[in-house]
Amino acid sequence: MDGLDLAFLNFGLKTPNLVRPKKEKKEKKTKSGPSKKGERNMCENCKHSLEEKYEPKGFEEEIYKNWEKNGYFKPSMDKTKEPYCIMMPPPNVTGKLHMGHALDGTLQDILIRYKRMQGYNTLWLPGTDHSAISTEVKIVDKLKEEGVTKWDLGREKFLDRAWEWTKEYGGTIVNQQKRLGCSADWTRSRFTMDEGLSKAVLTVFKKLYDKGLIYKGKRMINWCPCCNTSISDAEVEYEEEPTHLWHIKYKVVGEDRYLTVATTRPETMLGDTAVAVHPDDERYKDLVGKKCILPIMNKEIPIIADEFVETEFGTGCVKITPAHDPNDYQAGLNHNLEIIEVFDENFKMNDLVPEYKGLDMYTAREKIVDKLKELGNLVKIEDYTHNVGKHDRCRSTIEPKISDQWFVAMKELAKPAIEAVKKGDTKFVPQKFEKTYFNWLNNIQDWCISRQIWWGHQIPAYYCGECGAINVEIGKPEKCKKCGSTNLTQDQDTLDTWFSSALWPFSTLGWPEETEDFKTFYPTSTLVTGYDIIFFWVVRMMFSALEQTGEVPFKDVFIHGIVRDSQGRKMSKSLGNGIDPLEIIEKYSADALRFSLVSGTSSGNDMRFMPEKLDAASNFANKVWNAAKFVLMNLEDYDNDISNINLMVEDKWILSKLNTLISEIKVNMDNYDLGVALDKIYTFIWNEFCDWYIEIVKPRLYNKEGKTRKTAEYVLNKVLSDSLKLLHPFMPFVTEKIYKELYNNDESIMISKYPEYNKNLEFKDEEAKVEVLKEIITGIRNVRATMNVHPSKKSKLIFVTKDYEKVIKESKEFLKKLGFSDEIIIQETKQNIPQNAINVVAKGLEVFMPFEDLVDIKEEIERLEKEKQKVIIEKEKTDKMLSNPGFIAKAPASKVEEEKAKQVKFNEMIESIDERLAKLR
RNA sequence: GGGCGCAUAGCUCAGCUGGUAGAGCAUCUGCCUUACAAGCAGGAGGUCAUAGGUUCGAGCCCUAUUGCGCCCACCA
Repeated sequence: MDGLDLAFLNFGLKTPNLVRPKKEKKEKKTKSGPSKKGERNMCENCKHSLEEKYEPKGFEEEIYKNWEKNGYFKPSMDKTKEPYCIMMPPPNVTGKLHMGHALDGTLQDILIRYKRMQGYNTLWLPGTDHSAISTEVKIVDKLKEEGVTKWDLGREKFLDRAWEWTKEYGGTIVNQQKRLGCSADWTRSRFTMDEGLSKAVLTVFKKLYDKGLIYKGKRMINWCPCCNTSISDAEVEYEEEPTHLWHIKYKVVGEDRYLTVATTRPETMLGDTAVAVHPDDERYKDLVGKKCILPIMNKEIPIIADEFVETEFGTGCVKITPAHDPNDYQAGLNHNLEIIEVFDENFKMNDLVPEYKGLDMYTAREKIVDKLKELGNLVKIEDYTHNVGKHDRCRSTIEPKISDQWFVAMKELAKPAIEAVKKGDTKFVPQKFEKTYFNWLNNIQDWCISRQIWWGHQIPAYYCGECGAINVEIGKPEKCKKCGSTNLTQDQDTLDTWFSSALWPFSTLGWPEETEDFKTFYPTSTLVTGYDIIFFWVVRMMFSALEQTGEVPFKDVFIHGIVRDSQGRKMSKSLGNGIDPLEIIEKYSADALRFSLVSGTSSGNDMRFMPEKLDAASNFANKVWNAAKFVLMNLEDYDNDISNINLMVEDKWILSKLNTLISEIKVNMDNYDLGVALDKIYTFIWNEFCDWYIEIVKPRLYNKEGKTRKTAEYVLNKVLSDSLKLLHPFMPFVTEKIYKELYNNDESIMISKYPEYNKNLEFKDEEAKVEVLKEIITGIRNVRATMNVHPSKKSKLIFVTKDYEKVIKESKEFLKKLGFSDEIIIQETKQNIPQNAINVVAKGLEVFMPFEDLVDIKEEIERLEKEKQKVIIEKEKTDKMLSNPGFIAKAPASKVEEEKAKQVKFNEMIESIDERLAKLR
């Protein structure tokens, strides 16, 4: 060694004479009995306990339990370390893990494991959401099976049932997340309905109410007739549906004229209080201010003018039903129209017309259309497709309804949320989603937060039975603030689930108390979530956090797409195309699933779930497994004495490559380019370490007397260890399993130190030299393959070189092995090269393989000509660049140098090929 | 109506601040070489949707066009 600091080769081993950690011998066998494949097969020579094949079934769960038992998931709470915190988006408490969760969880786990290994004080806080409506619906359905309604049961008993249900199914998804490998701190797990979070919810409600940002009022809201509750705008999804456009004529009062309106909702005409036209519409201008007669009701209603009417659409006349349409409602407000409801609270017709009373909407529609036909008021029926609002939970058609509800006033709250992202306090990855975010916040409407269901946080508003005052308090007040009466009743409604989710980043840390966790981890570091819930959740967390804590809830928002099926369709229950992550884990492994969800993907884009990718993933795991087996098999006399280390050129090459990889991976990981990072690790392990380094080093390992054997062992252990560490965040289980067998003093790879770039491990010269040798070897293999030479047929290798003499001498053994050679000769000139030899050219190096009877001179000339053509094509590109004055003048000097070097190399190569051709001819 | 995105090998997708187009799968040829046939070695396969522009240089930046997708919005 040239006085090189070798400390980097010492793995921070505490004991000079390292003993491989003791294995607990396990007699336990799998239930299915010892299969031929899965049999525990201890290697007698080297005593490692890696089974013959990669069989993840047995060990993933065991490893996970061990991690959890040892408390590795908890933050270190080391004050000297920088905190890093992720809040897990809480899944539905009674839900099951689907592919979206699996992706979300995998990404978060990768980030948290990476940061943890880097020494951050890391907290990944998990939890679940009470999912108000969907849970309530499930329980109502269950009661229905028992023949009971929730009203029969009463609120208190109903809530008991809901809690029971929550407890019964609450553990499922958590256990599934554990199977995936999620290293969240389960001891800090929270639930949106638990005591602390409920307190946070009530606190926020009161604060916003006192500030006037929460108000109660009669507004037109979205009503779900199936769930019997109001819902927010965000919970409505629009779907195209075929329907009809009914044209109905209304007689103008005092004239022999009719106005024809077009409507998709003829049944609501009973509640019409006007007909509207556009103020500039020449056809109807003169009618504005007059009246027409509403058929069936036989009632005079005004003809009004309003800008919102499109002259192009339908007949240009719109019937106005302020009680049942958001537009009409607005028009009604603008023109001071009467609001007449046609439905009762159960969406049956009310008694405006006794004959229709109690009918459902569709029956009423038929009857009314029939009646209009009979009266001669129905002009025509057109086919028409329109957008219908559906409740995202139950897919029922939403009814616009005027109702007394609680709202959050959004305009003021939105401003700081927009500002924070503009200033960069919170960044979106990828950045394009900031546009989506701004777009939503700029057009935001007040948020309807009250729900007419029981499962959730009951609104902390108490109505005075005496004076009617509203008292908003965190706990039930003793008496009315206004009149002192004790006759107080709490509002029966509950809050939108997202109201509590919006507080998740701080409520889970103990807010409003100033807890240690809150002080340490807030604001949190990264939020990981799908673009589909930016509106529901990210936006609401942003403005809630800014309002309540004065800080952004997280610094980065890492957005991912949707996992689709192999045909690119959304996975859904109705299509039955969902893939169960647990089945995948069972069939392959959690590691394989994770790999397949990350490899070859980029953030924010949807991905198709291709089952073939799972094979690639387990093949890779198996490859790592086998490489590890090989390494372990050859580390039998590994010791920790680094004084005898003598790094060979290939050692320096792989160490240098690894070092470069380490620095690149850091950049990729820090930029959330997880797919890129994983693919680089994959390529390094498979195509550099396994395909080259292991093969190169074999002769050294097999020569028991060799002086460089121990060095090879060191490097193998070092490179494999570091590679496993880089891979660990992505494939935690197989890396842990193997790492435990290697030489180190770490209890577990997940708390080991993440590899860092080390300047002492940069060997640019050796790196370049080995790359040239690889080129030569590939050239030799190529020639042999095209000539169909059997591997058993060895040949002499004559190296002609000046620069590489030393390197080739040092590398003789592996060059023989990888170059199918039995003898290596090095010479400076091309003297005495046999006529029937084949040559391979690289920069500064040429190799000749004499084949006595194998070489057909004609064929060889042809081959060389082809070879020359290839080089010429490459050379022409370089020549073209270098002959361009603009390039010389404007391109960076390093780029120009690079091209010049290439030109020299190509010229050399062409020259030797020409020489060779001349000799052969 | 407004906004956003995508188009790269047969398939599914990567491609960071512009500098010789990559992976997995599939395919072709030869290998059971004592870590690995879930493997090894060697190949073939791309006018980076189209047309312009900026630049010494464009898959990448700009403009337009075509095709597909998504989100938002009150067209009854």
